[in-house]
Amino acid sequence: MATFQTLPGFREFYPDVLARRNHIFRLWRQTAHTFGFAEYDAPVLEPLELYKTKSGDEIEAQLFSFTDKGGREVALRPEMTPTVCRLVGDKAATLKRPIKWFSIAEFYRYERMQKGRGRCFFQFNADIFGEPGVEAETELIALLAQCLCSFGLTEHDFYIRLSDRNLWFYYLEALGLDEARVRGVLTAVDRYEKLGDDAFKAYAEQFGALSDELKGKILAFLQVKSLAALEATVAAVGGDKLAARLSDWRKLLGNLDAMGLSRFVEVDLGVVRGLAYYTGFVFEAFDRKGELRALAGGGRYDNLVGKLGYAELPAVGFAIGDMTFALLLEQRGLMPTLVQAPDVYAVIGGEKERLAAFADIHALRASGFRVDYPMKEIAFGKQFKAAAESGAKLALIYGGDELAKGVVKIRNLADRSELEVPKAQLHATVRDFLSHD
RNA sequence: GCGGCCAUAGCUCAGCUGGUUAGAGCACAAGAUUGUGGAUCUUGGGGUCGCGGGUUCGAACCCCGUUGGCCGCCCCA
Repeated sequence: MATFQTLPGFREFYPDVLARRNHIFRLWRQTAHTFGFAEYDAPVLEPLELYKTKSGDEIEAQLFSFTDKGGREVALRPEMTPTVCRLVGDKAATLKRPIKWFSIAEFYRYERMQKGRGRCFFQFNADIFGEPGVEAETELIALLAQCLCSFGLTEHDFYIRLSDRNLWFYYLEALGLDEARVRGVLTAVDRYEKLGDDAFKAYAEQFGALSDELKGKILAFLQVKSLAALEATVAAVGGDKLAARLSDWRKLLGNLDAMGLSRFVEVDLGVVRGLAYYTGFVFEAFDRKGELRALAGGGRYDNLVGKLGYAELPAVGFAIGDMTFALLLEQRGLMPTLVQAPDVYAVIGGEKERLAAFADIHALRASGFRVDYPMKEIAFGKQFKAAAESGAKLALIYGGDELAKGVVKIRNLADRSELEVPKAQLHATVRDFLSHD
């Protein structure tokens, strides 16, 4: 057999697998609509420069990029954020605020395969543009939680870690660090969970070792796990900026509490989300057991629209990836078994009966019922077996006897009861049965 | 980019220290069965043993390479 392999990291969706994907997308989409978000889509292929401008030249190593026949440097999209910034930036002057948008789209990254990570994947992306206050974060964190809860996940299955890059900035500034050193420390903070003390090695090489006192203050901040602890730590340092920022925290946590979402949200300054375009609150969702990679991540990026050449526009957004999410649902037994079953299955005697059946089959389909029948002439016994296996609720029997009498025999496949109805009443009878079921 | 493990039918696997024509279960299809069910029985289609090379009288098995997969590191927008 000649074989063409699927490219590494790419996925093929056979019907049963696609059914699961569709189920996830359907609930995400439905949830976003209940929050008043509007759906958009955009090109899969973009100018390479779009991603270099946002993330730097090194990003190219992780992209599916090439030169097209017109000599353009292009890349398959690895994320939605720059694209949606362009969409919004182009029309910012005419869009009603706040701009609440979402998309469900496929992305491509040239990376090594791992559990929960492939070279192609889908993300649900939601963003709010034009709202500088914590109302935007409130709305997005609530949407994120609901996107997971819609599937039956609870606070025992996942949680959202909330942090703040501004707060880190103000805190480290107050401790006397300049901007370059602050970035160095944030990189270390990001890695601290994995590497422990080694996370500070890179910083020490660049700027010299931190004093014990300074490091102690950084570690204390990193380990803050509640608003109370945060207030206490900040009070020890003082400063107007920090105090003002704390009131944002109180407001955001108060909003989330009022929505009943406190049980999902944990203050955790250990999250700073690696690369640099985030400018304020950042958050990540994880499974409670800690067995999987992040389910979702997001934060505020007030400078990005401006950086891409448009008028400055505040923004907050997050994304949920489909792979880790599907793993979690399967682990928790929350992935339903989805079968595409017909409503009715026709059992057909011979050629004459088949022609009689076709009229009914097509009419029922035209009214929206799902109808299937065997394409070949096969024994009745086999047809009943096929009818049962198809998952249909009803079998319609077209045999010589029924044809002669001008009736159709309807068999309830669940309780095996049968009744004969005149052909004229078939549609109404099927409709009644299926609507009561 | 780096490391560990793995690769036999559509799926799960067996295949003895290297020895005739590579097996089983499940799944699929046909028949028993020209009017009533997920059963049973019979039969069948399916494999260049991931690919290439080497060792050997002889390789699914041993050696080298390669491709792909799983897991981890780096990265994670």
